[in-house]
Amino acid sequence: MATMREVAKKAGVSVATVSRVLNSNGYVNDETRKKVLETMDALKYKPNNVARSLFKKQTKTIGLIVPDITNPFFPQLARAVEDVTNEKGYTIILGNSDEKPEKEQRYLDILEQKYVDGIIMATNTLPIEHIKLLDKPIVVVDRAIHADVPTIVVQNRKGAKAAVNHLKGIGCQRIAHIKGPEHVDNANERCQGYLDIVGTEPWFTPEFVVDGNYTTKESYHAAVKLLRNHPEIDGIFAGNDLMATGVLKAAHELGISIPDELAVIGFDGIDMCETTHPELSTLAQPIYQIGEAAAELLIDLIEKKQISESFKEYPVDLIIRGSTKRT
Amino acid sequence: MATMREVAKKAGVSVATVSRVLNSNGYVNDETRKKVLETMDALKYKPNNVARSLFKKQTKTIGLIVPDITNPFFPQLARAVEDVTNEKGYTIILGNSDEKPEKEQRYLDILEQKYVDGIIMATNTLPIEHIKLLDKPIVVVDRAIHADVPTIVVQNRKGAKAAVNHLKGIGCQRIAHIKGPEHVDNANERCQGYLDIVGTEPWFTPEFVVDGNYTTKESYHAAVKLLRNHPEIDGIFAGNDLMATGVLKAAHELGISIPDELAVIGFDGIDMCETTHPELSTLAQPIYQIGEAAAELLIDLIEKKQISESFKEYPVDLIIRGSTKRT
DNA sequence: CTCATTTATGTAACCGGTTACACTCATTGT
DNA sequence: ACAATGAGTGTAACCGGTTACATAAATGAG
Repeated sequence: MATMREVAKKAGVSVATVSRVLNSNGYVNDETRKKVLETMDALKYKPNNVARSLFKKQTKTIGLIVPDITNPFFPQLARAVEDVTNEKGYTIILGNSDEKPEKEQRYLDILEQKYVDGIIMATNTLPIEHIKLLDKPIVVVDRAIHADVPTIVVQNRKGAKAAVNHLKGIGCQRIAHIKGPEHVDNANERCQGYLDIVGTEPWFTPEFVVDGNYTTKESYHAAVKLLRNHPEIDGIFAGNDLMATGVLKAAHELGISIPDELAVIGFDGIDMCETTHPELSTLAQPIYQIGEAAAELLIDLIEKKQISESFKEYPVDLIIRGSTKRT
Repeated sequence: MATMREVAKKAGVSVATVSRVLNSNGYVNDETRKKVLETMDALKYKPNNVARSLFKKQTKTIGLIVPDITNPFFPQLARAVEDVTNEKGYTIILGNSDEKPEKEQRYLDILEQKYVDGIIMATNTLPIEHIKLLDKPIVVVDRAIHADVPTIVVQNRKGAKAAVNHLKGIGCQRIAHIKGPEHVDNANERCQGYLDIVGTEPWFTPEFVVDGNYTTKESYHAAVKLLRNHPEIDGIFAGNDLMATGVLKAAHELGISIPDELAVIGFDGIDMCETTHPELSTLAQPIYQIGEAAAELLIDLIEKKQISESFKEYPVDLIIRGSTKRT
């Protein structure tokens, strides 16, 4: 690969001039500019971004850490982030944390050493101090962790309440909840919303709240057990859509008809909701918008623009489909 | 952020010694090492990877270009790539090409300038010359483009034949095909496999091959039209699973029962197959394995190890589920 | 006791850009 | 006619690491 000095030499100018042509700043005679550009072309010169980054202390790269890109919520988010940042000349480094603090910390360290300009985290198992320690702009998505850290989330509790109220509205008498992981705070918020509505009902028992770990498989097993032990359950609010599909599977296997014997509603609004049968009702998050907002906020932080608000909470949207549509 | 020179100064040694401690090479006295390490700790020193990359001409970063991470095939692939490369200390830069040559080229340029150590491309709309122009290791996945470029693919044609034969085997008399995009060669291969089996049947007509662009939505519309015009169709082989779910949707809407009136089989083996109703039969690719193989091959190329084979073709696995299980 | 190694450390060049500063002309205003 | 300003270009330091080479003390073999 040709370097700037080679171009300079061949064009008979100094490196400063080549740099000026490259960045179109400073004075350069039109003749000279033309000659330099031609030489660059002839040598197939491409600037070395590593060298540039070293001096400028900015890499035009941002880090995106998600729990697991395989979870259908995150590709959409990642896509939004990429679309927005790419437009402004940034590329993204992707990392999966598997919700493990060590992996998260490891990525944070790596990203810091790679001099990324900013970080978007859609996962957080780390104490705030660790986050604050790094002096790079950071935006947290999907899970609020601390007032000091810019955050984009949705109204989990409110959404959960809407979900459960919807189930009640269509006549469910015994509503259970499949809960996400204990250490994920949006899972707790959604559970709280559920409890807000039914926690004081005379029929309520803690047994109606079971763990599904945000995965289809664990939810499926949990749902099978739950529905066997409590055939009276006629409505289930799953903490996310993935778990809701697990419930659908369980019901199907147990010969429980949906939505008549059992109504099911999820949370997130991933595409998959429309491929199940019946289609899955859900509280849809504006996933793409969240990604966009996070990316825009991060870029503003990087470019030190005035930030209007560093905490944004989006509403979620109740979408009624076959799994809760009773005739 | 502290630099090496600061550490050196405070520890009363030269930068060379600090570097030697950092990389554990060369001779360093135990006392000195200890003092340097303590100083690093005290200053919270972290090496600047950009500076290191500039000198070493390697960034421990690889580029991964996919058509669209939102397509469920690719997160699994990306995950495999990340798992393998991460283990060896690499991080990945993710890019979506949307199958557009300009975007692909743009990413290739960016990655070159960012000095990535290698590239995995799961998309290709570019002429081989452009690929060959860049003197970085590259591995192409999912689509073969040229014998000279290391490639990991699956037996598309053979798999397609197996799919269609399976449909015939369960008694389908009129089998149609929803095809992927014209410019994607694995789509053409799968179509070819379909034609191999039924192209010469007396009932065959080119109208039985319709375009679904590898998306659920377009496949859905195409399938509705196809099934309306040709109610005699009793089997559909979709070029990928996403399109197969579109067919399921269409059949559902038209009141066609699956699998009895219409058997449907897809290709890829994405997770979603198990959440549809009935569950989707498919030709499963070993997606994760493919990602692993690509990543391992790329790393071998980067590290200039002896490559045993630079072209690998994996078999696909016929998985029979409800959508083709007739009683 | 001498010479060859091994151990230990420092100096300075280098990677490939960017930019502060200096310098030379050519214009322009007074 | 001369100072001030602007256009055009070059030199060299700098970003923060790595490493070739030089130097010197300690160790060991003969």
